[in-house]
Amino acid sequence: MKITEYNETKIQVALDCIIFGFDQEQLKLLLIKRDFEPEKGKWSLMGGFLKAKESLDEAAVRVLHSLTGLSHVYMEQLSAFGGVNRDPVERTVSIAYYALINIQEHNHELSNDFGAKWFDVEDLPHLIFDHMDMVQEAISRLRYKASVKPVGFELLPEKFTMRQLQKLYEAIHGRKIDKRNFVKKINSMDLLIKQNEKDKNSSKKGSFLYKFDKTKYNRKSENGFTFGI
Amino acid sequence: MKITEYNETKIQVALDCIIFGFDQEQLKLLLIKRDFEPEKGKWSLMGGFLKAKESLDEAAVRVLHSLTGLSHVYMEQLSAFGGVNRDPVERTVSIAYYALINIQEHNHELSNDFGAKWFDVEDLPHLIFDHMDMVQEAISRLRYKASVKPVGFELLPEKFTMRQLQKLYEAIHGRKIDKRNFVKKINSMDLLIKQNEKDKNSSKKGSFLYKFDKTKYNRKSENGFTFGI
DNA sequence: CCAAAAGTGTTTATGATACACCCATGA
DNA sequence: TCATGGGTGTATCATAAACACTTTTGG
Repeated sequence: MKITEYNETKIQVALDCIIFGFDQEQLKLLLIKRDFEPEKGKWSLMGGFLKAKESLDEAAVRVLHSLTGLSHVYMEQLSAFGGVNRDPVERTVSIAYYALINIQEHNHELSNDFGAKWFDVEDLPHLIFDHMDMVQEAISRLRYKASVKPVGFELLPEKFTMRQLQKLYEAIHGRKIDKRNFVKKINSMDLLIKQNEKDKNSSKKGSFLYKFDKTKYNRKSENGFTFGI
Repeated sequence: MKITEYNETKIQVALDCIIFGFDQEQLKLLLIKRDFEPEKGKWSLMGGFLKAKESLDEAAVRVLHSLTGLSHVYMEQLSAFGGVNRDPVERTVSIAYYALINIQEHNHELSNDFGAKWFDVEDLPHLIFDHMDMVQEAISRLRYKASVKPVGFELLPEKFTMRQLQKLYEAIHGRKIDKRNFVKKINSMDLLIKQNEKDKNSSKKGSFLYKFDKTKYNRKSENGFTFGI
């Protein structure tokens, strides 16, 4: 069979967002209690439908904003999910996106009008449709991405301690890391700016705060440097 | 804005296949001369539209088969492309897939009724729409995938020489590899079965043929082994 | 003064890279 | 016999991993 003309089958296209956060100990996902049928009252990813005049990326940003109030966050497409019966009501192809949120600095935007709640990724409730598959794929993508690009910083406050950074990577990869080796590795990349302040929340001694130097990272990237943790 | 009900905007969903082959020297892409408007007569990826009762994966297999005659080949989803004006005729979201073809063993299936032609990836013609973006993404995905999973073997005949395997990886990664180091690395994974035959096409001495041992790979994978080149 | 987390170097092991010669064969 | 590609090992270098003690300070 040859395709010789445009065909008339149109399908509903949805977007679903896997929203990651980090609470200084664990990787978290932001889920919402679905308030329409089917599966009303069940936990779900943030989702919505694609409109005729917006790109997928624009739609993902809109959906995220409309359901959480969040904007200006890191988002990236994961992939498309298109099983025939994934949505029992109507054939729907869903494009999954994942977002990385700095919980501390965005929590005020995140009004709880929406019934959204953070869950530990290790302890998720039952999710509707194929959302758990999306989550699995998102975690595996995040693991890869965070090890080759500095996206992890999106999950931290602007200023963070070495210990927070290490705990973040431990949470993402699901294993302990030796702190001396970790600090050595981070320092060898020379991408952090040490602040003259300490965070005293986690110890009496206090630990130095750092910022990620994005400008330096971009400059180094152009010269063949590749991030790696 | 809260989403409270299913919405009526439906959109045409397409599939496009980036088909990789390897001719013992270069990575190739199979392209087709588009025989319908718009852009009739221009080179294009293999594409088609999603039907109501097939999954994305099924549709990709069908599209590939209908345009090339190929079946039972390695295929994997890349991602969705959804710019508003990517198709000038009608709003279309396209899900890109890439396929890995063993040219030698599939060339007989690949009837040339379809006007398909192999192009060197380093020397592609102008492609319609955003197909070049899809190709770029596919190459970069293939580089990653081939370095962490044994998908490269999909591009080779069942029996192949070390030299062919090396040239394949050189083509995928776009750089020369030292043959002693390459052989050492391959042998250290212990995944190939040396045949008692030689391929005499490329030299008078002839070079030994090998098969990839998929069973052994699966067994080792279950025990924590990870492929890596 | 002591509990709790911060900070810091060295040694060892492993894997990556660089490098050159002999072999087999058909023409 | 010689031109062509096939096959092989060792030494060096770089990165990763293992590992333990001292410092600071608020309570």
